[in-house]
Amino acid sequence: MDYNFKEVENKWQAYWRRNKIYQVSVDHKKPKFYVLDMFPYPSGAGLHVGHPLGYIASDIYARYKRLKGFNVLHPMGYDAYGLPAEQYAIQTGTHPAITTEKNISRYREQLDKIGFSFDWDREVRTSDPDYYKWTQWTFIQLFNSWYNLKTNKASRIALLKAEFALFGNGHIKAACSETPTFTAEEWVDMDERQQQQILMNYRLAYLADTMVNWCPDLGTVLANDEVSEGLSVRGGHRVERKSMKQWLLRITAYADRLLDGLDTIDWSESLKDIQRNWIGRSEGGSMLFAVEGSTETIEVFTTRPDTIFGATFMVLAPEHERVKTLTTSSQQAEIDRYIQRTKNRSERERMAEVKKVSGAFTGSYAINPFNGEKLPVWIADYVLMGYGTGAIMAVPAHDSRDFAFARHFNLPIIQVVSRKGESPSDPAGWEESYDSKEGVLINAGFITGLSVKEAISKVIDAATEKGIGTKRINYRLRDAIFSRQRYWGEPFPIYYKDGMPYVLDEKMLPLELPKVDAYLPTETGEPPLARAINWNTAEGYPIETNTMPGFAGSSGYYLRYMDPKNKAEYFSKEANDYWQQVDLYIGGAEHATGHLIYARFWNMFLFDLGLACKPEPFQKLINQGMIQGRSSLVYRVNVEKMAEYLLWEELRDGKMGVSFVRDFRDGHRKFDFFSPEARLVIEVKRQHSLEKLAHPYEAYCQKKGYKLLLIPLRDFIDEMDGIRTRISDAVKGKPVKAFIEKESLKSYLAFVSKNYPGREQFSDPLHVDISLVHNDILDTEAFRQWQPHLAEAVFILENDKYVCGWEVEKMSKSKYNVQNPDELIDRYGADTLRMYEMFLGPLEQSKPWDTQGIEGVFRFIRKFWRLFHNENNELNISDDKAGKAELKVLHRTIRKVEEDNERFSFNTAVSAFMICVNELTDLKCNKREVLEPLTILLSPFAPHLAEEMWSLLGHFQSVVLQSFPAWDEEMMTENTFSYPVSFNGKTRFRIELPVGMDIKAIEETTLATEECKKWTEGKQVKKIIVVPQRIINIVV
RNA sequence: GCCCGAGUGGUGGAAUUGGUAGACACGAAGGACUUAAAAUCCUUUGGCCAUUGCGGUCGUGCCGGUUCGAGUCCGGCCUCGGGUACCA
Repeated sequence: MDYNFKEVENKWQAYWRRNKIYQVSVDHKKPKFYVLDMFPYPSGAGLHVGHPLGYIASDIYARYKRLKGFNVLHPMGYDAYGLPAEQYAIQTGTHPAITTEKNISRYREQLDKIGFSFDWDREVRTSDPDYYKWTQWTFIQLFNSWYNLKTNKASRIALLKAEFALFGNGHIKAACSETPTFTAEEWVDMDERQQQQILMNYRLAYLADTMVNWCPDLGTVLANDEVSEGLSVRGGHRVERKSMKQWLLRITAYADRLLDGLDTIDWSESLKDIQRNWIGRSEGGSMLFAVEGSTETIEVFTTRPDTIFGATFMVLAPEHERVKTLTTSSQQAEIDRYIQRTKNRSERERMAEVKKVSGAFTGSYAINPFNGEKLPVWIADYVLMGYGTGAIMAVPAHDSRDFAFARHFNLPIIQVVSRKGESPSDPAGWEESYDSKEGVLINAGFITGLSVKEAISKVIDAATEKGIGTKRINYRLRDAIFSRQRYWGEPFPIYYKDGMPYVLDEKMLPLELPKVDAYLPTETGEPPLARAINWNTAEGYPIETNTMPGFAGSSGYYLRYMDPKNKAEYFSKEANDYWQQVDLYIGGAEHATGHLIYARFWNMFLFDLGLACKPEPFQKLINQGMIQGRSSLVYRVNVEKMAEYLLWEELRDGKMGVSFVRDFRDGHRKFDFFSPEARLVIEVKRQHSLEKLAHPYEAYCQKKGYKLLLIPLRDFIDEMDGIRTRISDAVKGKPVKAFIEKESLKSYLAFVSKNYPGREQFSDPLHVDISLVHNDILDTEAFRQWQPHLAEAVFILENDKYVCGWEVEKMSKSKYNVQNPDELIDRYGADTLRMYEMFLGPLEQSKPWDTQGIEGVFRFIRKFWRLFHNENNELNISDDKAGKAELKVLHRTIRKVEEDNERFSFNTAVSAFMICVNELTDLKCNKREVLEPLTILLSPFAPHLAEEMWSLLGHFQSVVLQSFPAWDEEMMTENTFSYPVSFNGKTRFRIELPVGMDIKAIEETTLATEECKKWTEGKQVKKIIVVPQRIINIVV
């Protein structure tokens, strides 16, 4: 054994822990750098190789920054609340805290083995009262705040109350729910309860009746980002729309700032796009339509006011409150039927029927304010109550949904926009609506001839003047539902007095999660906390029984890491001023519309309060790609099919010298194969069937004068050559026994190697555990022992090997393709795992996990070790001065690795190390002058090996505490450059020229060479392009 | 449907600003060392043609363009992956 990674890795992990090497504290002498991984949820399954990918990258970067002289904050903790532990509690009665604790220790054990540089003294857990105290505290601040649109930031509710008492709410501009205007007198006259109800409309954390995503199977509501395609993201349970009283966070108040903030942060464009789409800002106008024969009006939101002359009908959402009053008696039955139908559909059904056009006519007509046209008012569920005003003016000519609706119900279509140079056409002949983003208005009254852009503002201006419309901005983003009907989450610091919610005094925090006798809802359908005994304040007021959602605790955890032990504050001003914000955040893109929006909102709110010093929490963010599984496949043989296939391959096209037919009928008998020339019958069956058939068949064939061969199926597996010999002998007329008594094969469970001819014809793929397969070769013995029914399996090999097929798919237990890092660490060590995960490819790209290449990294690690040792594995380091070639290798590597680290290109950095060690090995370099800086350089990637080598080099201080070596341009400069010479862009030969040579001289020297003459022969040189130290291109 | 991202050898990938396509690694084939195995080392390895050597030719999903020169830029298309979905 040359390099004993097990011993070395254990030794240094213990050393780091004992000496708290990774502990950091505020140090104003050094610049700070904050590297953070996304908060993991410790699931029962533990880590698979996909999880640590991001952790390894951030760890390398954190270690690199440390060597570069930064004071690096690199903490880790756990998002410990979560559904799986609670579901387990419901099933087994085990308290989720116990399950969570167990999972965390398993996680920690796995993390420790990989050699991360986390400062574990800063660990936080969302379920720890010392931590969730501050989650609850922040909720109180949200409750006590409102959003002032004049200052564009959050402000205290107390100030708002003072304003109300002095001036009423008329002049207040707030992000709030719909609230009637009142005067100061009216405010003062209101009783406590009425005042509280008004204030609720303003609070950033507020209680309201809302349509929620109710998941009956999980017994709780879910946020929009926890639902995908009408199913819960976790577990895939069905979700219904239901109206319930819920806590909400007024995140919509921050929509614009969340959008604008994206321009100030260094995230991938695709991630920013996802957030932009999710926030979904659209500018347009709102417009009031009068209703014929009524004083009522309908307000619509539109992004295209310019198309108002093309509006031919209106559509309201079925839940729209005006539907009742607008429906005429003759239409009542139809409207009722439609509303009933849409109500009973689940979210998923509704989505599945998107393509189906449906709706009902109310009987009323609205009036187009610009041309007085009557517009029939319909209801349809393609208009959503939750967006805009829940009503639209339908412009079928220029909107695909309106178009489909108009076609279905035979409503008129009028074109009002035409692209430049195109003449309008008859909409009756259209197959789809006309795209009108660019163009000129036609048939459009006072805006005819204007461009779309001009017309939009002209119509808004005209509507404003008439007092029937305004410019308006709408967002797709909804307020975040913050209640969960669950046990395992933060309790709300809320109690109820006269049915109105009040916050607990901050001194009462943390409000600890109570004990309950079961983790299920009560019989009356209340959340599990309703089971808690004495869940009241000291005064006897009942405490809120909902708990907070998963994103509550993870929205501000990165701030707590700055000052995790603080008893008096969320975090101290000093700590926040120093650490400021996360400089590098690494995690998966799946959090784009959840955690990453909520955390930004949370942080902006704390910024408004003056607590966080930066508005954005995560300055730079990298999404590591997903690691997909690489499944291995074996091919189970259908033996009958295989035998017929293989035999036919032998017999067809006269290969045996005579022709055969398949499925030959002779009277009422049928034989598998028959050769009329050789008068030979061949029958293929299982051994025991042949035993029964042997006598009657032999008798029959004797009578007919046929020769007979009965071939058992097992021969196709182990006696293929024997079959060939028997048939060819029979064809040649040699005497061959029709039937040979044999022991029957017990199992017909056969597996055929991937490249066996005809395999596709007679086998089916089957997943096999990847631990039984190495480099696509199946360990057949291990396979037999894998599952009891495989014990008798037989294999059809190629080149004495069983080659498996493979497929890239999601890593999952059922596909037997989950790679657990512990196994790899056991076999190759943590340093190899770390480097291999990086070597796999660019950090942000998704890639399949495949252990095939890991040997290469393992070899590199041992090769690095051998640089320091002689053939007898004795330490052998020279103090001689390094030669020019050696220094060149070193300095080139330093530069490359530094550049690659800076741009997070760790895969190419690993390559650079390999090239370096290959070259130094060739140079037989064992000079301290080279190996010392190289060891530091390598330490972020392979910290254990580096630490060991560093101590073998005679140092007593950890390599972690050293400085990153500097590279020297001069060490790398060459005097000559080998130019590729190309003709019309095709490289033909190379020429070695001095670096400083001027272009003229280069041209002349090149043209004078023999090789050049060969290529220019008979042609005229038109032009020569010389790019110094790059290429020479000759145009002929 | 819409919005992103990606297509390079048998495989993972490299080519950072338009300048030698295939670095590095795996796998495969052949060889050395060894009683043998492991480990290690050496040679070959994009396709086709030629092969005694020199070499020739095509080639970065497809079609076209810009350029002395395109994996890289532009236009059109195809395939795969991610996000989102009656958002007016």
